[in-house]
Amino acid sequence: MLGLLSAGPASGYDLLKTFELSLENVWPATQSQLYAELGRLAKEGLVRVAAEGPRGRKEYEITEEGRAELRHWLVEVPPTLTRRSDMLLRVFFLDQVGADAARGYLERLAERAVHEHDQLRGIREFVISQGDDALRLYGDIALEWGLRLTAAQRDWAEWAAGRVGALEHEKAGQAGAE
Amino acid sequence: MLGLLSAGPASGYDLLKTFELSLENVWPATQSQLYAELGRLAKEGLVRVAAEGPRGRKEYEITEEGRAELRHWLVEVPPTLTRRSDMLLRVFFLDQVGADAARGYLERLAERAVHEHDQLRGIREFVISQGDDALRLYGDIALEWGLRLTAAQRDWAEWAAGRVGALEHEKAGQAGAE
DNA sequence: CTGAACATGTAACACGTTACATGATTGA
DNA sequence: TCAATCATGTAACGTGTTACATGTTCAG
Repeated sequence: MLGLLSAGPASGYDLLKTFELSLENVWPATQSQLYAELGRLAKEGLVRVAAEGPRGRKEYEITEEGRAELRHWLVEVPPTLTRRSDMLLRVFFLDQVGADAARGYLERLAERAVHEHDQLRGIREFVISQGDDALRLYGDIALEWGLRLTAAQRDWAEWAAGRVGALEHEKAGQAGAE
Repeated sequence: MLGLLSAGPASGYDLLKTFELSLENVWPATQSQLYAELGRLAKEGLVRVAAEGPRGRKEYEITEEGRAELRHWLVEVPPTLTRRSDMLLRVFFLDQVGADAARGYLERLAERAVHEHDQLRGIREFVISQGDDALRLYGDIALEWGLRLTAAQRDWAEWAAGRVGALEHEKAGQAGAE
C-alpha cells in the first residue's frame, strides 16, 4: 500500500481496484484487509487523509515517514524465500497414487504453466503500450520473471512426466518378462 | 502429515523432525501446529494411535480413510498457484530507491539464488546415495525443480540488473550531454 | 427511478507463530 | 547425577478470509 501511494494519493477503493487488477498475481489483498490496514498505517503516521470526497471517500497520501519506511523495506529488509508450495509438496507423495496418476498430475501442471504463460504474454502486450518509463521498466522486469517461471515450470513438469513414464514402462517390461 | 504417515507409523515428535529436516523447504511447520493437527486428524478418523511408548510417546498410523483423503488431495484437489512473492512485489516499487540501489537489490537476488542453488546441489549429492526407489524418484523430481527455479532466478536477476544498469548509463549520458 | 458502481466499515472464524509449561529417559 | 534429547501439550497474539452491514452518487 505504501508502494502504491508513493505514486500518488488514492482512496481505499482505488487501492482495492489496483490490487484486484494489477497486483493480484503478486500480492492479493481483500477489501476488509485494505481498510483495516489503512487505519493502522494512518495511526502510525505512515499515511494521512489528504482530502475527503463524495460518498465518504477518503483520499490517502503517503507521508515522509511512510516514504522512508517504504525505502527501508525495499532495500534493507531481506526478502523472504518463497517457501510452502503445495504443488511441490504433492510431488513428494506421488508414489501413493501410482505412476499413471502421477504422470497425469505432472502433465496437468505442465498444461497449467503453458496457460499461465500465455496469459502473461497477453498482459505484456497490453502493458508495453502504456505507463510511464519507471513503471514500464520495473513492471516489465516483474512480468519477465513470470514468463521465465512459467516456462521453467512447463519444461520441468514435462521432463518429470517423462521420467515417471519411463519408470512405468520399465516396470511393465519387467512384469511382462517374469 | 498424511503423506508422511503413509510411509509408516510415527509420533508427533518423529514428524516434527522430518518437517525440520527434509520438508522444511517446501512446507515448514511448527511443533504446536503438528500436535494440534494430529489431534484434529485423529478426531476426524484420518489417523489413529497405533501404539504408546515410553515418555508418553504416541505412535500414529494413517487409517484407510486417511489414505483415501491423501489420494484425493494428491490428484483431485487443484494445486494453488503460488501467489504472494514479496521479492517480486518490491520490484514494482523499485523506482522509489533510484537505479543504483535497485540494481543492488537485483544483484543480491542473483547472489542469493546462486547460494540456494549450491545448497540444493549439496542436498542432491546426499539424497542420491540413499532411500527407496519411489522416494528417490519423486524426491529427485522435487529437487530438480528447486535447481531449475534457482537457476532461472539467477539468470533473471542478472538480466534485470543489466537492464537497470543500462538505463542508469543512458540517463547519465543524457545528463552529461545537457 | 433504479441498478451499477462507488465507498467504507465490522464481526466471526481459521490458521500459523511465538512463547509458555511440563515431564520422562538415557547416556556419559 | 545431570545435561541432552525425547515427548507432549496449551495460551496469547497477529494476520488473513468470508460474510455481514450500510449508505451514496450517477448514468441511462
